[in-house]
Amino acid sequence: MRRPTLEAVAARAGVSKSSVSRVVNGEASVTPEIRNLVIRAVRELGYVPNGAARSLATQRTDAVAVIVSDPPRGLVSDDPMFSTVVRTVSRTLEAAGKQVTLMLAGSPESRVRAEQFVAAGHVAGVMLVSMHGPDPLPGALARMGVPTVSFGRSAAGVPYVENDNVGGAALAVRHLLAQGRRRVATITGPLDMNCSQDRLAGYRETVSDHGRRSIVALGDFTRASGVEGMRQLLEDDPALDAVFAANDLMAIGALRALREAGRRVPDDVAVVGFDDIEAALYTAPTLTTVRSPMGDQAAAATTLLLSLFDGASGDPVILPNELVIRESA
Amino acid sequence: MRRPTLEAVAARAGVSKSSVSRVVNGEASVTPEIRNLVIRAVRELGYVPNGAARSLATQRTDAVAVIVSDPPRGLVSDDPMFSTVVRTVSRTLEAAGKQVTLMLAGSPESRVRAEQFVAAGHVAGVMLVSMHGPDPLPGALARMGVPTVSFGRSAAGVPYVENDNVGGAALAVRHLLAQGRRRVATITGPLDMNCSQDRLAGYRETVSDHGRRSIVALGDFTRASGVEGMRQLLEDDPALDAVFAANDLMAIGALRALREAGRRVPDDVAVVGFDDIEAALYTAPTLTTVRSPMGDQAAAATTLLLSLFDGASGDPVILPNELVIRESA
DNA sequence: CTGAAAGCGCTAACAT
DNA sequence: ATGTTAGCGCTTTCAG
Repeated sequence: MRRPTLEAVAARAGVSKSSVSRVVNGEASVTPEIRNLVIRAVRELGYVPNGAARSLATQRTDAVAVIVSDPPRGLVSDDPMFSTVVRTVSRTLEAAGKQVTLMLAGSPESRVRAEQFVAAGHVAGVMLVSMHGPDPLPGALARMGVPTVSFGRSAAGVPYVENDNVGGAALAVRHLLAQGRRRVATITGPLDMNCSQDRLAGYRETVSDHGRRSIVALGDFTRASGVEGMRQLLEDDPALDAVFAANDLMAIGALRALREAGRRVPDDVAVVGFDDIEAALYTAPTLTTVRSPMGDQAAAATTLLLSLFDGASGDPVILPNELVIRESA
Repeated sequence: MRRPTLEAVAARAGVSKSSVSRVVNGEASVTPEIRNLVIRAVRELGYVPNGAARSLATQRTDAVAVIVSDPPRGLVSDDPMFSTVVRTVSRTLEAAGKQVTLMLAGSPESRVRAEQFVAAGHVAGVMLVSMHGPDPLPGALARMGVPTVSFGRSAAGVPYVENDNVGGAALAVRHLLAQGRRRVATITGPLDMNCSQDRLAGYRETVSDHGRRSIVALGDFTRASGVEGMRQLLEDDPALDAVFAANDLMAIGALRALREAGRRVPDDVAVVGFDDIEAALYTAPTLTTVRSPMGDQAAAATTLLLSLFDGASGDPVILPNELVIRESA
């Protein structure tokens, strides 16, 4: 009841194990005659090489870990980021012949687990989708010497891919200011993430350059926190006339809070988001937002990781953003 | 520069490999003395067992494949289903000490790849997130005898978990009818999915039971198809006063189309969705929907898979739905 | 170009 | 309770 081994194929084909191995691994130096014999035996037996044995013998593996080390925000966390990133990374990695091992490393225990797993030599590299500042994982991975790329800048010296968060925020705020808005507030992401800090920095710089003051509410990138943040802001400064949400999900929450507060958008209060997720196209009114193509970032990150396998240096990649104006709708 | 082996640990501790193996695997029959010796050596050397060698020796593996065999709908597919399901399944599986290997099997080639991978004995079981009818994967997996659970009913005799799609649709339609709506239309999911067919069946039965006729537009579960479908329906029957979208994403699209067509919701046209995704809470007006908790389904599916490992029979699980009314907002 | 043989690191009988 | 030994299935020198 066990699956056929290379040895069985060899016996069947009447050749040596080595020859079978050579054929299976596509080595050139094999007579067409033997090759055919082997191919037939493989087919007849339905032979599939045993990966464990192979990677034990070669000391190599074609597996790559995708470690998502953010704690799930809420139980039914349906963050489009996760979907887009994991999907794109997987697809790209698979196209390069790699197996994807997905690990959720939200809790300390699972982080240890992930670390052990990588330490065990199970994977050839790691794609880290972790953007919390105090995460110990990037450092640990760097120390182990495993090729690693971080999706979003992280503390340790791990190669990363991100978008121009500071510039993107500036884009958003300048747009608001150019419309004649005078009191531009912001709802931030969780401040232990670099991208949140950068977006906040871009906001602050820009408003202050224009002689305006910052009006800030803390959020955590969820829709619910967008609602909360917006309510807070309206309370703090009822006269505000614009808000820059550090991501679209919070912008969607802000829209709801504004609706509930009876403010018209964009007449009374203009709203700009960040990310350009698909959902931003379906709000009423549709959202002006900063496009930071997550799919492109994910693809770039994967490419970077693959280049690391070939001994590349792993220079960070920073993708530009653009403003997508949709207020007309 | 290579990682320490069990043999190195044995040497360091001055005991045999077997003893080290026993300690590492937590077997009871080891003197505390030896155990301590080993534990110290393990720590000093930073030993982590080599998984390939282990699974080669034991003929077992702790990996489980999560195969998502639906083609990504569109490039920036941000389906909340994917996120919720993959996340929940991973978390549950990891909690049970399993490694998750994620495979996207949208194309025929990748499907072959996935099949080979499973055939190679890399995984102890498969969680299939594939709900397209003509998918050959469930059958292939069943034939290979690998413990498999399907998220959503599938063709072959694979154990599955799903929700009561027919009943859920009936719930939605009865709600609409009870409100006095007379022309209740529907936008379906892709009809090569069982759940789409079931929801359509539930819709048809219910409207016909009430002496009304069906008004159907085909969709594919995307927001864009919701917009399209709604436009189509308005064209086909301008007098319709209600629509049941087979999922929330399409309901969101329908809302937009209605807005663009100048119809008021729910005054002119009532809309009911399906799934109760988080986004449904943020539309204007908020959506009445059929709650089919995907997280629960995913958890149940994983539990089912784990029970299969213990020799359980794998009876299908069908979760009930409930109507969530939110029209007041 | 092909085959024989020696491992890769670990587990599991089997002795002791 | 501990150690010895024989593989698990594959790759990879090394002879031939």
